Amino acid sequence: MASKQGNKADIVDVARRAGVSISTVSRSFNHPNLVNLATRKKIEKSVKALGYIRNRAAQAMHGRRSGTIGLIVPTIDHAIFAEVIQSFSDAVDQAGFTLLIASHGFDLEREYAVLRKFLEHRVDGVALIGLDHSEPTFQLLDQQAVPVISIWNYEEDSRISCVGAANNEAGELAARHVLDLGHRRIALVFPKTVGNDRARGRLEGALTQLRRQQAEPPEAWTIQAPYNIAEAKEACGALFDLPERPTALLCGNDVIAQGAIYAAVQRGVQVPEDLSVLGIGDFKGSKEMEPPLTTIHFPAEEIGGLAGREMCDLITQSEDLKSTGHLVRKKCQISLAERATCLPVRRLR
Amino acid sequence: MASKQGNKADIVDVARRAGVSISTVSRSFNHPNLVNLATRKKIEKSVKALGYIRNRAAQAMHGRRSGTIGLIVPTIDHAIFAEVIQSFSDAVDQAGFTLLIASHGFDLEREYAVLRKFLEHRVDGVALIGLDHSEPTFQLLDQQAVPVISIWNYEEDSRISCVGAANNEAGELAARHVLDLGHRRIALVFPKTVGNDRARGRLEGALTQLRRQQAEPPEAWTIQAPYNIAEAKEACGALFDLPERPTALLCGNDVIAQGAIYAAVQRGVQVPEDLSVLGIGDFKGSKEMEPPLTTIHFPAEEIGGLAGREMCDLITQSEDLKSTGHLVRKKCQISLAERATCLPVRRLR
DNA sequence: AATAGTAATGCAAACGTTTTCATAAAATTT
DNA sequence: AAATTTTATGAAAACGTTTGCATTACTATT
Repeated sequence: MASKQGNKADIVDVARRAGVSISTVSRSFNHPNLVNLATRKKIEKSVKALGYIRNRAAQAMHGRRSGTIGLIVPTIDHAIFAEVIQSFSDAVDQAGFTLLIASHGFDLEREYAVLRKFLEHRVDGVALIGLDHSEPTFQLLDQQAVPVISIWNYEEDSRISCVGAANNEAGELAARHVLDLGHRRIALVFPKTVGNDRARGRLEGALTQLRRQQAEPPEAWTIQAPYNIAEAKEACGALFDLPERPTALLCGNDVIAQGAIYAAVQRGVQVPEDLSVLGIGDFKGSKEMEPPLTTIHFPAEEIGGLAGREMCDLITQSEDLKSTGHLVRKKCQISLAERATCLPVRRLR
Repeated sequence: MASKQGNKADIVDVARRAGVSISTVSRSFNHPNLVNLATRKKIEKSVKALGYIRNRAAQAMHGRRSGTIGLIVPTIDHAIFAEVIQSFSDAVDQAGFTLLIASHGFDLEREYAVLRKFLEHRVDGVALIGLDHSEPTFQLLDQQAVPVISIWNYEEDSRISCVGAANNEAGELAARHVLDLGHRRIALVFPKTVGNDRARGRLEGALTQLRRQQAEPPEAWTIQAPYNIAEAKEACGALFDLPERPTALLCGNDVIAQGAIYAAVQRGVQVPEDLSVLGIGDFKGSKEMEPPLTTIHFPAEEIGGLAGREMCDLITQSEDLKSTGHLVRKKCQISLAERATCLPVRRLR
């Protein structure tokens, strides 16, 4: 009955029903103070009656912002990313933006493709995880001059704005802790570092610190494990079966640490009495494990929230055409979460 | 130099540079077979040179689809939602859609607000978690006639299309298993059920089955615990301190089960020797716990993937204006994952 | 060689908004 | 009471595309 067929209501329909022009209707949404209260009421009534919903796509065409922010992550299904995504989402939501999310499964070519797709949708800004991206990605970002921010990693010479923690510091802090506890026979269990700047930074930091104190582990004691409790357990099991056992295990992340502890339990190696285990990341649940995991805490929620707010700021600024070019970098503090899986080294048997 | 100032390239710019009309450019994107190969090449070159990126917003204005799907979840930061989101995302991605995600923090009014926002962006379809939604939400969905699908729960008389598992069946299956093992003194630990149809379904299913076999737990043995290991641990601790202890614990989800096990360990109660613990959900990590958790497996990945594909189908169909009105419902099979936390009941001491 | 098809292109009218400019009416000042 | 300012509105031109229709230039068909 109202308007054309089953089709949705138009701003024209709203205007007609309210007996005003479309300009007035549009104004009543965007600059309500410019339109008479009575008229506004009429329009409102018409909107309600017609079930009218504004069309952002049409708005976006006027050089106005689309009101969307694109977030590209390696995967959503990771304790740590999920947390950061959630807080980022909350932050941009609060500022009225809508979030587009896509994952690339750790494939930088797919990341590039997703970025293009997002740009087609004219996102007002783009957020990426980490600082490892393909050259075409950087170039596209640059060329399109879209506000961009990297989440999770901090680097003082980053190519794009970033909000995050310094992974190498995390590695250093971790190494320092076990060294402080008197350990010298320290093994390293880390994920693959290619295309994973987080793991790389942590490993480098740890190694730097260990070398500094002449405690670099032998070849056989630096092993690789995937991000996966079961496989980590297996990888660590092999380590424990070696003739000589380390007194401390420094793990690249809490998942690996968890696997390591299980592997130890399985072999009757007591944690922390016989073996200290240190994680990095402080994943949800690490605190509640038995025994609670000693680890390096990353303030995921803080990082996500800060990044979200920073992203919104970047967008608003870029509209004002102010500050072009200069990057913003925020370093979030990591900290040692001392719990129950590390003990001072025991006298050698 | 090229075109106007720092502004981004236009389809007009592309056309001018390629020496053709904008219609031809547009056609070369949308119906390449209608334009001469040589012309297409020229256009392609022009696109590259100008760094042109198509504007979906402008396309969307032509009644074309926006190419976006909106997914509204209670929270992203949940092992189980993260998994389902990931597989849903992968599925719609594969079909070329872009995903909008928002979370409402279990607040159905915010859910409604997010839905409105998504509709403003003219999403081609909407996916919701669960079947509990506010009346305005249902009405809006109905009125706007937007393809919609509910993920995670299956109900044969659902008000909207759904892809998921039957929570009451999960509860029943769980109860049946502990009963089959000979347990009769069974305690229930569940999350709050208001506004949480998942928990409600499971609890009802479990109770039904227990009653059916005259094993309904006493008041004191059906307790509430939040979705949180630490608090669940505490809640269960209180249960264990009661004079009489159950022989089996049926938990509303794996997080609670994990907390329960920790609470037991803390008190020297052996799982599964002294106490069987059964979870529901089969979260990532449940398999790798020590001891591995016996639980009801929910095929999260399957549900998400199926829902994603179904969503895309719904959108394509609705465009063909075919099948209006009829809902699609898909039930995904749950199953018992027998691991190490349940044993046949021991003779009473 | 005339005719009918087909292929390739351009013109111009949509699409649903916002916004600039012009105008009319009302309120304020002189 | 005239002149000025303010307030409220409408007409029409954008915005960046797609697409129906018209036109031109070929390619087959007779």
